[in-house]
Amino acid sequence: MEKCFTEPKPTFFNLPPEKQENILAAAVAEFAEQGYQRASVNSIVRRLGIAKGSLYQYFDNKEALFLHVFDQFTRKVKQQVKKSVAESQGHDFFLLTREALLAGIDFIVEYPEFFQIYLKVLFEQDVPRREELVARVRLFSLEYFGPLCELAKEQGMLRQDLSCRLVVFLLDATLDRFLQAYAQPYLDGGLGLAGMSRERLHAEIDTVITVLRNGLQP
Amino acid sequence: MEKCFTEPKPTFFNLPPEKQENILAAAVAEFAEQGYQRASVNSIVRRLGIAKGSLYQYFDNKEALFLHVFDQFTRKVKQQVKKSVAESQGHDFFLLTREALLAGIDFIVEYPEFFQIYLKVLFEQDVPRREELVARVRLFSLEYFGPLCELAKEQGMLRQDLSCRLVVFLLDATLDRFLQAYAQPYLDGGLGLAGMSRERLHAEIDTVITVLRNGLQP
DNA sequence: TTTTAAGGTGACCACCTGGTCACATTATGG
DNA sequence: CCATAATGTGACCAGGTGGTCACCTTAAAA
Repeated sequence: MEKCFTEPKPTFFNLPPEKQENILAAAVAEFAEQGYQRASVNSIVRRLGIAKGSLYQYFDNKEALFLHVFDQFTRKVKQQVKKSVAESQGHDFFLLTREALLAGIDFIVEYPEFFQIYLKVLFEQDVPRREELVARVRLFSLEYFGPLCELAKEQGMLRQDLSCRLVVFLLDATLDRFLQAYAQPYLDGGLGLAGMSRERLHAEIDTVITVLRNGLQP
Repeated sequence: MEKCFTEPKPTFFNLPPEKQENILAAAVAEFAEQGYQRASVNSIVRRLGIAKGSLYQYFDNKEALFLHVFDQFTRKVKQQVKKSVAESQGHDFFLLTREALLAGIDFIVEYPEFFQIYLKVLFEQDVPRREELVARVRLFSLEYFGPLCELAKEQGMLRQDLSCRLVVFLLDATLDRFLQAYAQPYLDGGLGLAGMSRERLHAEIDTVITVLRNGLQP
């Protein structure tokens, strides 16, 4: 049985919480700006003003530090999903989709660096356990929309000739791109989502949802 | 006026065409696998079995080599777009969209490494002139769909309350994600586009186009 | 106060990077 | 056959990387 290097060393948890948070913040900032490969341990300790040896007393290596950061990210996602689900009881399928999109926007606003890290992981390679990490996040989407979609189909809210897999794919594609465009302005093809007022943004979202509704309903 | 380092040195074009192609191929492979930053000049010359000094006689630096590679990519894209436009005279808006999607699939099949490079450029930073390069490619999409969309709207094929920018955004999002899922299987959420037979793939495409049609038509 | 353990440090290591340059090799043309 | 120019070469450079470890400081226990 090999050692796994996934978790911080015990010394990390002995640190006063404020210091733990500082370290996490510095690592998050570095990984968000540089991605995994280009992120530099030297740069992280420089940000923190601590010695490199110290950091290696908290984490076995760069990979363990990164995995810890990503763990915190998925924790936040889980939280947000739970909150969103709780708040939107009783909505129909497309209103739920709308809520999911809004929740995504909120997440980006609140944790822009985590979202940057996620985007980098999506398209970088040689990120340790990339597929597992990506899957871990996407699962939220699949697990959320999958059953909802089955239900919606039974209730006749979706065209019967559309497979649920395709519906989920289309929803996921649209929502994901919307969020990516929001976070990376050069992806939005002149739509200007990033600089938009909250009201205009909501209006655009409503239009998108309407298009989806018309496209997917019987 | 600074020097620009964009083009290969004249020595490169003095090389026998076969050698030029070898060099290009090695560079393409390396950039496709590693992205810009992680791509290693050492690795490229190792692939080629030539001395590093030689490569630096053909190109001023890594950046110039990369820009040359990307130039070749945009040339191919331009070609493909032209071909696709020529072949699909007389189709309506949504059939043209279908053609564009098929053309994209063909491109990925024919030049998978170029597409990988493009995806990497999209999400890597500190790629030299990234925004310019991305814009250069996306312009094809905007210039292609923009006017088409205006026309379709005048002809009453699109809901009047949808702005052309939003329509282009939605088309672009769906098509782009479809292509990304095709090239990067872990993005397709279990749809399994990558391993699909050409017929099943076309069937999925037709379904997607139908959804778009229902969503966007009056 | 002394002993012992934990936490903190930064010089150092091997390795890799993009880029250079004095030199060797080859081709050209007089 | 020689002179000249063009092409090819790889040891070398400065600078960066992730990671180590003998040493120092601090704090708690005895």
